[in-house]
Amino acid sequence: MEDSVDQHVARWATFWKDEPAFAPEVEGALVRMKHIQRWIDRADLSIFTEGFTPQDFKTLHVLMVQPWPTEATPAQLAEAANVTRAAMTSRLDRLAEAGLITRQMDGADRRRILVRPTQEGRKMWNKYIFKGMAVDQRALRGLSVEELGQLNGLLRKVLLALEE
Amino acid sequence: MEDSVDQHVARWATFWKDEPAFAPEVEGALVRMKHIQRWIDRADLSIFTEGFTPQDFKTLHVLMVQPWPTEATPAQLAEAANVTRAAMTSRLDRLAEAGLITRQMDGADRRRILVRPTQEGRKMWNKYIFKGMAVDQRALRGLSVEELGQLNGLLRKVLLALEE
DNA sequence: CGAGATTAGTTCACCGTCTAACTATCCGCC
DNA sequence: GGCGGATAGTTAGACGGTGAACTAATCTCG
Repeated sequence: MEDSVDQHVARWATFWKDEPAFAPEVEGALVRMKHIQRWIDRADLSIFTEGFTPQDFKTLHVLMVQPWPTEATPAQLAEAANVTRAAMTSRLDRLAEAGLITRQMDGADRRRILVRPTQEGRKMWNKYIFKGMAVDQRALRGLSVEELGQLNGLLRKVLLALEE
Repeated sequence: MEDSVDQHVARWATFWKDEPAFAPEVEGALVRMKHIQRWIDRADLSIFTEGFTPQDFKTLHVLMVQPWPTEATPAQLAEAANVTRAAMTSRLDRLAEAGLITRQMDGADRRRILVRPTQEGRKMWNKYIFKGMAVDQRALRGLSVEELGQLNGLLRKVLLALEE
């Protein structure tokens, strides 16, 4: 059974039929991962409505799953969300505006600011976290539990090589 | 052997230890794919210099691998590059400015514009295409040829389920 | 103790993308 | 033939991100 990427790769393969540097299986795997990622992004987008964006959720999320219970500095959140601190500043502005987080100066180090979710913020996170997990599970619904294990085994190998 | 995602997932697992909706293997696989993707993005970024950006390359690339030899409309390119036509307009502006493509009105349908790479553009594409493939192969260097086949098999299953 | 280096957060200017209008051209149908 | 609706490309305005400059607080060490 062929998926759309097989055709794509097949075309490239004839294109580069004399080119040993082209590795169809590498390109195939990466293109497939990208497709999965895009599918999820689109599905996530359709979940969030009424001015609460995926970025807002991501920010709230990294705050909620902090190693230390739901209290973090903007720098830590920026790191966890993979954006610059400048971007985090504007994200936190919006969340504070919406009443989902509070910003409080750290007494011990008055440069730092402690961000905490409000009751509202926790509620918002709870409202969406399970929807997000459902999307993720739908994305991989093509695999059995055993196959999921195999997939993780292979991906783990890839990451271990990258993390050296 | 554990990778960084294992720890991440383990923390979540204790966090949601009573929550059956949380599927560690699903989250693990998706987070790992994201990590690989980010690694590649960073590596790609370091390849492109001197004002020629990954976006420029991507645009040039979808033009070069068009089904029909190196001639396409902006709309087709936008579709292939997954951006809006508006974004493609500004991308093409830059490429034309740099002398890498030409824009010519289609005589048969005077709304359409045919985009073609210049000699310079082809050269630029050739210069970077192999570097890009090298990055991709380094990203997956942790897998043997056989494992690459298995990985594609699993991902193909995922995509087939999504493409229904 | 105090001057210089470092760090946290914010502000600023710029860039690339998006959505939504807008212009020009083509097609279908009476 | 010509009018209404579709289609191709561009333009305009807003948004979110980046990197660099800036402010305030803290640390380091002579």
